[in-house]
Amino acid sequence: MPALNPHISVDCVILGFDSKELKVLLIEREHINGVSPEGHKLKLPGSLIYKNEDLDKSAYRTLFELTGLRDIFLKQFAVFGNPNRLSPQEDLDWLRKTTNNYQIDRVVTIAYYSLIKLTESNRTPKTIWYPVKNLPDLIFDHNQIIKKALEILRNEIRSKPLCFELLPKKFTIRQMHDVYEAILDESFDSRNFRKKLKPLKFLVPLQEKEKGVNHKPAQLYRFDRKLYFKYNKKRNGFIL
Amino acid sequence: MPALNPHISVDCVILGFDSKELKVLLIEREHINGVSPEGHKLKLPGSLIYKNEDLDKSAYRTLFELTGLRDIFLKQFAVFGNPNRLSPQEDLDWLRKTTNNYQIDRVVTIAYYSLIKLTESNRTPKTIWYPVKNLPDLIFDHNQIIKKALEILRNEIRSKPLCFELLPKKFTIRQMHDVYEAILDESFDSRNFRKKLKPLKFLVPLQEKEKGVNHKPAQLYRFDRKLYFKYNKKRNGFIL
DNA sequence: ATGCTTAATGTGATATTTACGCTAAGAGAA
DNA sequence: TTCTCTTAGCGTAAATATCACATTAAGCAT
Repeated sequence: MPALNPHISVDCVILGFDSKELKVLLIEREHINGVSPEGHKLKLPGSLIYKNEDLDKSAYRTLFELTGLRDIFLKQFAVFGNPNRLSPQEDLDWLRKTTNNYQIDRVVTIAYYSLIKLTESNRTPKTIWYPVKNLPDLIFDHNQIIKKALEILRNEIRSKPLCFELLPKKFTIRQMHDVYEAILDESFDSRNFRKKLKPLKFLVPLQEKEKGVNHKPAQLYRFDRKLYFKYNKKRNGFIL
Repeated sequence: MPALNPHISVDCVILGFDSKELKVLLIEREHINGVSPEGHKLKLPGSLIYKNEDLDKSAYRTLFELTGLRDIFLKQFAVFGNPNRLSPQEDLDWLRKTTNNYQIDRVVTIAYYSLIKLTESNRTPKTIWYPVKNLPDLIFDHNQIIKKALEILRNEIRSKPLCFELLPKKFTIRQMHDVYEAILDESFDSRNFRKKLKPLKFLVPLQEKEKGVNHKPAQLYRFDRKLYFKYNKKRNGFIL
């Protein structure tokens, strides 16, 4: 195993949508190196980077090692570098134990976020999915990191094609509608919502309809990433 | 002098507006510790942080030490952590010389930007103000850092009250107009521009007009930060 | 007074937003 | 079959915002 850089870490805020509400991926701090901690606190998946590791790579690696998740996009969104962020003392003690060859004084963490759809395959044994409303007290400044991630997500999703990360390949307008309402915590008139989507050429209707519902089946669409980039070069986005 | 953290640095992209065009603050790399370099490359003001220093504090300190500038807002906007960013070798050699007690392998830098009005008092002996169009080759990945800063600035200035950082306390609509045209590199119809500003209650007209111009003097306004936050809580911004 | 320059308001055509009403299509119950 | 329930999906009218352009106003210089 390569040497760790004792000053820099990555943390991942993985937000999952189970077609109802937004949840965040947490893990138990026990899970690092099997060292048993004093409490039962939860934390974001994250860890120190290796000495010569690219930051993005480190985030992907860490996420995979701690949760088994891979092939999801991760976006760097902020840095947390307050010299006192590794508090309370109890949390710092735990960190020192789990990395006992290194002298840990202060760690600057690069935070990443991602959005995924919550399916059975995401619910690996190590993962705990917690609704973002009413989170428990997490280790270090992880509550604050999640808060910031949500702020940024809510801004970005209005003008960037993030919602398609949360939807199946084939989706209905209704599903898009639900995604926006859940994330922005705001309600939209479904008729006007549809009207806004009408002109978006990158929403391609399929020759296929919803099945197995006890009401009028909805048209299925797919997101065409190429068309998106073609039509959205300038102002870089649509606005909801 | 406190010990440096050899893994983490801050860099500041200070953008200055001289009522005509946008310039960026550069310094000569000679200026650190008086070590003379092989070339004459320019760089952004920035340096390694101290072991136990807050990141934001470090950015303010560095900027002051290298340029004499203080009391300007600085905003963290990105992190650059590619393991190869300290290239070419010549640049890395220079860095090692200027910090000769430390083993420098790879440095993650936290980048900050700011916007100020370019006045005589900003033009200290150490500062070089370079138009952002057509920059020379800078040290390390500093060209890339500036590019990213501009991208983010152009996005943010549309919906956040950044332009007031560039304007005097008392300003005219015309001056605001010029700021937006210079930064976004786009022209706006002055009549429609005014119309957009009309409903903004945080632009407070003063009992005072422009003086000493050989044409109709314009109304002076001030920016009321309190009113801004009061009326812009929700969607957090106006859109230009 | 005359002209020069920029300030500031106005107007009408066109597009977008908003708040609704209404019909359509399928499933399941009676 | 027909009725009912549920969500899909289209339409319409009023209010708002956008865009391209014209005109008048206020000061200085001559």
